[in-house]
Amino acid sequence: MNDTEPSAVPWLSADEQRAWRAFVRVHLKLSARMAADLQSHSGLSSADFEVLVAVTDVSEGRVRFQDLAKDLDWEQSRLSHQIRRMIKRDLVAREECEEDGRGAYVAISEHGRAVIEAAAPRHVRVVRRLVLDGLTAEEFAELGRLSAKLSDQIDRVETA
Amino acid sequence: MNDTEPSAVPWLSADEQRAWRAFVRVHLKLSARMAADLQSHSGLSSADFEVLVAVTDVSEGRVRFQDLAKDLDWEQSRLSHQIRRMIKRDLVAREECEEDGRGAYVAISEHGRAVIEAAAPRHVRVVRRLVLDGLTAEEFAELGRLSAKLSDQIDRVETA
DNA sequence: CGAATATAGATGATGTGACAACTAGTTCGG
DNA sequence: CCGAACTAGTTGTCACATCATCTATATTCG
Repeated sequence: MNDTEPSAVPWLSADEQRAWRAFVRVHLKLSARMAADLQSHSGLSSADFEVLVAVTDVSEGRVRFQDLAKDLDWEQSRLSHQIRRMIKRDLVAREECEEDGRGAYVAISEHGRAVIEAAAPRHVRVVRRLVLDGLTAEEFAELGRLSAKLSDQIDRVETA
Repeated sequence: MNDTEPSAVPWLSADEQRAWRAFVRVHLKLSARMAADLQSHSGLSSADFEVLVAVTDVSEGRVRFQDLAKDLDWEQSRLSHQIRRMIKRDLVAREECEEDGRGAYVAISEHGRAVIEAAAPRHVRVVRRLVLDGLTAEEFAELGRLSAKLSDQIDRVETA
């Protein structure tokens, strides 16, 4: 496994590989756990939850598709499919846009607001138990800092 | 962000929230980027890639479904569907199991081996450019350490 | 042995996500 | 104002994930 040839691309060292795998794994585990908890206790998928949070985040209680897609960093078509499904469950409603005939708003429904308000406290509790309680405040801050740095790096680098 | 209704939902402190969001976001970005790169340059999905890596990782070039599912931490049915699709594309083959009439092996195909060997170097390059190059060695090691610690925490905590 | 039970894996239904093609409304250059 | 280019959002298709259910073989135990 000691491939010290001067090839164009050095493989990862054992330590690097361990770190990389741990990094990948923790996200998979975490998102699986949180999604399962959310689903079983609130009947919401992670996607549902994200949408509801984003829509309730604005005071008007409704957002243009465009803006919502940008907030969530989702493709428009994904959002469109997602909203269609959420409308069927009366979590949000679609409202026509007066200023632009092409446009539309996604608006929180009464039921949707009730659901997200019921779900949020538990969600926070789960985040605390799974993540914050496992690290010191300094470690968690450092994790955030490294994540942000990495995020910038990813935005900066072209891979095409 | 506008906070017209602050009290209904106990959220995280502003710093905690920033860290948490950065942590979640970086995973989403990273997996999206890597999946897109893999797909466009090798014609493989992340799932395909994982399977091929796992199968070529063993010297025999074939693994029992059970063991593979365990390695990948996948549900059996997910693996079954995935392998069916991969067989259709001649990336792997199914081999009967002599010792256990119920069992089966997933075996790497010639074509599958060629594909994964062609894909791997670029994959490593992308990991380096997106992740390793953005952090110092110490930072990366710390990220790995924190990830592992978090992973343990997640395994330890019940959320049911 | 032979019935109950456990195990390996497959399958069908359903919901989700990415991508490309599409429709309809808007803007802009002439 | 008219048509070309642009923009907002929708839709179809296929890959993927989960769940419940199903088949066939193995094992266990009376």
